[in-house]
Formats: sequence, C-alpha cells, structure tokens
Amino acid sequence: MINKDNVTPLEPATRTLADRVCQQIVTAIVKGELPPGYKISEPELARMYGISRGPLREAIRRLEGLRLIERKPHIGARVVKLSVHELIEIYHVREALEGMACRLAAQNMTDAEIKALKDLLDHHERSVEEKEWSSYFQKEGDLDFHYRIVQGSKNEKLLELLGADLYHLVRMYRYQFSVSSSRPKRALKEHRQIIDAIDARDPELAEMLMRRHISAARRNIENKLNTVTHLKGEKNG
Amino acid sequence: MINKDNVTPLEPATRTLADRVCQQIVTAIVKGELPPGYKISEPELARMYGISRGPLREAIRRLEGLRLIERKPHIGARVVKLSVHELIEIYHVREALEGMACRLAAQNMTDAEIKALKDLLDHHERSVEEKEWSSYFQKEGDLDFHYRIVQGSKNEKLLELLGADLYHLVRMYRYQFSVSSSRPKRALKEHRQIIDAIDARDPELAEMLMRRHISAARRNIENKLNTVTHLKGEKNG
DNA sequence: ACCCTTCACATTGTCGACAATTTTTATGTA
DNA sequence: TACATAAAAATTGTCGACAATGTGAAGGGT
Repeated sequence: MINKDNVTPLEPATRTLADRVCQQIVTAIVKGELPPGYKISEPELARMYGISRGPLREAIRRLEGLRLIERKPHIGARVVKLSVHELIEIYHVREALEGMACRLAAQNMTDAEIKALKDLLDHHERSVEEKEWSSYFQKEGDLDFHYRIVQGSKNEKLLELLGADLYHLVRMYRYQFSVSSSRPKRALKEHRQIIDAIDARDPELAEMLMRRHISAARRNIENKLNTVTHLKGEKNG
Repeated sequence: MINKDNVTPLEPATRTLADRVCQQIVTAIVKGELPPGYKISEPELARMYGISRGPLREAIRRLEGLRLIERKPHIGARVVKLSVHELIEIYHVREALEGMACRLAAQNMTDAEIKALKDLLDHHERSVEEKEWSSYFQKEGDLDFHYRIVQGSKNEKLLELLGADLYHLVRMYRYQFSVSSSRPKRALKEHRQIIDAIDARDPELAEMLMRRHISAARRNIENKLNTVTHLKGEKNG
C-alpha cells in the first residue's frame, strides 16, 4: 500500500521533525500515496519516516486541523474520505471567498504583481501548447493563479482560510480524479479575462468573472462525476 | 498573571487529556486569562493543568491550527496579538461567508429550526430587558444566532471555517474590549429582520440583510477603536 | 450453526528522562 | 560604564517505556 521509495528520507534541513514530517504527510495525502480512508498507524508511519511517535503525533494533530485526516479518541486516525458532495460545498465556498478576494485584488494588487501574474499566464499558455500541462498546469498551475489573486487581495485572513483549509483538499481531489480535460483552454481564457479586469481596476467585473469562473468549474465537476455516480477510491473502508 | 482558581482542575470526564486541555486553553485565551502576547511556557502550563508535556504539546499544535497561538521553532508559542486591522479583515470575510450562509439558510433551513431561532430571539429580548445581557448576550448570544444560521445553511465546510477558525477570534475580541453598547437593541432588531426574510424563504433579501448587519457591526467597531487609536492589552510584549 | 463471554494482542494515550537550542547571567577588557 | 565573550540555566525538541483502551480470536453454551 505504501511505497517507501516515495518517501523523502528525512532531509536534515531546517525546522523541527514534526513540521517536516507534517509537510511530507500532506504531500503524501494530496498525491494519493496515503489513500482516502487509509488507517494511520502510528508505529508504521513513525518507522517509515524514521522518527519517534512523539513528533508524529504532533504532526497528526496538525493534519487534523488541516482537515486532511479525521481522528477518533482511542481508535485512531484515517485519511479523509472524499465525497462529491463535499467537493461541491468547497466550490460554493470558494465562489464566495475568491469572488471577494478578486474584488479586493482589483483594488489592492500592485502593478508589479499584476504584471507578474500576466507573465505567469503566458507561461501557462506555452505549457498548454507544449502539452506538458497535464503534469503541471492541471495539478498546480491553476491553483497558482488563484493563490496569487488571494495574495493580491491583501487580506491575511482570506489567505489563511483558502490556503490552509481549502486548497489542500482541492489539490487532493485534482490528483485523485483527473478532472478537467477540455476545461484547461477555456479556463486559461477566463483567467485572462479576470486579470484584465483587475488590471482595469474594475472590482465589480473582476468579482463577477471570478465567481462565474469557479461556478463553471463546479458545474463541470458536477457533470463529470454525477455520471460516474460514485468515486474511484472506495477501498480501505 | 495566571489565576489557578480559574482553571477547572481536570474533570475526569471524557475523551483524551490533550483534547480536554486544548478546550480549556481555548476558553482561557478567549476570556483573556491567557492574555494576548503571553508566552506559553510548556512546563508552567503542564504543571497548571496537571498533565505531562506530551499531551500539552499536542494541544498546542491544535491551538496553532485554530490560529489562537503562534509558534516559532525552538523559541516557543505565544497567544496571538490582537490588532484592529485583523479584526476588520475578519469582519470582511464574515460578510462574504455569512452572507452566503444566510442565502443558503433561506433555502435549506427547516421550519422547526426557524421556529427555534425565533424562540431564541424572544429569549434574547427578555434578557436585554432584564439587563442581564451584558454578561450573556453581548458575549455569546449574538454568536449563537449567527452560528445557527450557518448551521441552517447545511454547508459543512462553511460551518467548519466559521466555527473553527473565525468565531473563536471574534469571541476573543469581544471578551477583551467590551465592544457594542448601543448596538445590542439595534442588533436584535436586525436579527429579527433576518429571520423574517429566512422565514419568507427570500434568499436574496436574507443575504443582503446579513451583509448589512455585519457591515454595520464592522463600522461600529471601526469608529469605536479608531478613536482609541490603539488597544488595551499592550502589555506582555 | 449461531451467539455470547473471555482472554490475548495490538494500538493509542501518557509519562519521565535525555539531547539540542535559546536565553540569561557572569566575567573580563577597552 | 559599555560592550563582547563565554559559561550556566532554562526551555524546547526528541525518544523509549509503561498504562489504558479497543480489537479480534478462541472457546464454551444454547
């Protein structure tokens, strides 16, 4: 179930053990190496990452706060189960939150940040043409764009909520079902419209375009996944 | 600095030590018994709550996720510092999130829930008349109302974000500066308007009223605190 | 064959001790 | 007196061991 080769063997870099291992586990969960519903065995993970159970348990408590695992006292922790319903909920919340972020970004983003974001879109466009987006754009590039908009809103709380609690889950879904196929080109076009509205310092238009963008993504997911009826990773109950 | 009498001496109730202590610390922080900027000493707190450092550190990791303390590796954890700017940010986020929640509540709340919420407002009104609201309504009653609306939205993610990440901080602010004085009566009136709109199953109106309600509360805070220029609890740097 | 009880095992929860790092204190020099 | 250096104390990070709880298998009774 778990491939030890995928585990970076504890780079003795910075910070503390619990922090590093926490980040490693986040990545493992997002990429599906620790599949949904998987029972977190403390001895097993501790052995795998070469640390003691103390720091590992601290990491688990942090993962719990990130809503990536669910824990029951005296029973154990499991990787969160994915449900279409929950993903749809997240997209509704993103619509409200990122709509607001986009409006604020049109007011507060610096010209330099706007320029950098346009350059990023150029890079995305080249990636799409070179057909390498399946590995990058589809998984990370899109959230890069959204994350920068939220940063541009200059609202720290907004950044915390979206960055810490929602984007991990979105990335998780994206890695596990490869959603969006005909969307990328369309999404890129919508991204251009959004950054143009921000560049024009038009908050209302920027918010409206972002809400429509996320709403379209949500409907795309609804259509794709309602036909499948239920999900892939139904093992490990 | 810390009054040991305020610490419930470890009720051997349910769950695990770390969970109970975590909840106790949350309350202590919200009520200001652990003041903003206070240095969390692991040995001190462990002795105070009568537990070992192991569970306490897990609790601290959880507190960190709740944004109630900030932690630096090898240095320690401190209770978050309050800033007017941050509080204003939170109210902006609440405007977007609870506006959405209120719209959804008008669609998804059951008749029984609406009835119960109206009863709660009746109770609040009596409390206000009996002048006992300074201890209850001002601190907890208002958030009771808002929390139930969010519950009524039937969106779990929304409930998590507001309940886990924002309301603790709002309660913290409320306990520490006693904001809102002429507001309660006005707020109660606005609450009635909101529940009426929900009862009428009018999502757009409900959202608009909620946004206006939170926006008014935010402006009230801005006016109150901008004149004071800076905050009370500036000790414990 | 089915179900309940009991016992052994595995896992989670908690603790005290040691190692690593930071902060404070003491000391000597300009 | 002021400042830099270095030793000392305190605090955080990590570990291994023990206790408490939950899980599952074996055995006996209906």
